[in-house]
Amino acid sequence: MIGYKANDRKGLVNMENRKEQIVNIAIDFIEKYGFDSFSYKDLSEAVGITKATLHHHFPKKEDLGLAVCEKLKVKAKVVKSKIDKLDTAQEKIKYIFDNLLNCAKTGDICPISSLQAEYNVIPDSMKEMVADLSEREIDYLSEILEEGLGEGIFEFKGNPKSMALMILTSYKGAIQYSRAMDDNTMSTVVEQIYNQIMK
Amino acid sequence: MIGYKANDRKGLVNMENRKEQIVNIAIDFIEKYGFDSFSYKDLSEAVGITKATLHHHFPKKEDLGLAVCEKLKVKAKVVKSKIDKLDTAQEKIKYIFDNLLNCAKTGDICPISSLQAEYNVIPDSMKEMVADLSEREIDYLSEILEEGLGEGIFEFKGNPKSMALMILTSYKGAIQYSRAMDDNTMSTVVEQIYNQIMK
DNA sequence: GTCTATACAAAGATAGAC
DNA sequence: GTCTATCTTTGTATAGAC
Repeated sequence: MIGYKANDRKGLVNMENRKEQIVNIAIDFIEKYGFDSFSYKDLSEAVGITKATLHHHFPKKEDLGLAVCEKLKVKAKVVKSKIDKLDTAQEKIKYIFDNLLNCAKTGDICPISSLQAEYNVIPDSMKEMVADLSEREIDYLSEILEEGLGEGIFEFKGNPKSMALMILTSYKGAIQYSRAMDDNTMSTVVEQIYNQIMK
Repeated sequence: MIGYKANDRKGLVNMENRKEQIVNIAIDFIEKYGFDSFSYKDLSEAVGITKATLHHHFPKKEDLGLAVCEKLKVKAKVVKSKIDKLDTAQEKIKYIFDNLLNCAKTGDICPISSLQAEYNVIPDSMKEMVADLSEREIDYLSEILEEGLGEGIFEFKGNPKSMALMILTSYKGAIQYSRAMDDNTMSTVVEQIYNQIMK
């Protein structure tokens, strides 16, 4: 049983519609507790509607899970398009790292990491989407690293794909570690990663 | 609901006693599904006893969880004492990395990572132990890195503690990623980490 | 779209017999 | 130490009214 009210959530100023609101709060729950560890009862209380109404919008929890994955995909695209507008790999990587550190402030873990951790207990339909999301993250970071090598601002051992993989796994792992460790764990790791790639 | 039989488990040749057997299979479940996602029913079927008997040994699931953490602590000490017997940091790091790659073959995630991911839903008593286990891992790897710097076989940017943090977070994150990605994800990351520290 | 009421299965836990 | 039986609470889900 989890206590959590809709009003706790920041950034829900422009409440689009109920379905979106439900998905957003579900993502919060996944980041905090994991997909398997929150119930429709928890969610209904957080949204401020009944369980029955939740089931009206998302008949099965799997339906909700899929909507969450779709939303994560959209969110990733939004971030990507913002970064694409930046001119240099230098600016791009700065944007990404600032963003990473910012995400970690809440003590919540990345929703994709959370779903990876529960990979063996989520429905197959969700597994596919989690796999897709995971792959896209790596590929995109890899591109930026390659760009930065071309610009001559990065320098590191190994190829961009391997480095992208190491960076993301480290970052995601760090968020989890920092839950059980002191607050500066995240910044230490992000700085250390930064050290590894900068000329 | 999870289907899993006791005989599936390798390495349970010397079944010490029932309590130990239960804890061992519980660790398997945590690695595969997470603490919250397996039930006493699942566990009882895997062990081959009834739920009531499980409750006899571990009245509450929290009791079982604590026993699991204790066991993980013992296991960590056993590995540590093996590594301590090795002469050089070179041998030690090789042992660790071989071990890391080996662990990852099963597709199960590190039990500590699993418990970190569920940090907000496990009992407080378990949180303390998970925090302790997390810290010890980092400190120990940090010592070895420092030793290797002294021997002149390692070379990297940043201090040993930061590097230890980056390595472990990356490794743990990689195990989770590799669930959703192809099989060579793990070896790519481990090799990349290795590249970062070797002279 | 939202509610009340209800069904049904699963999960955690206990009592008491052997 | 193990069992059967039972209890309670929770989780998922549906039916039907407004």
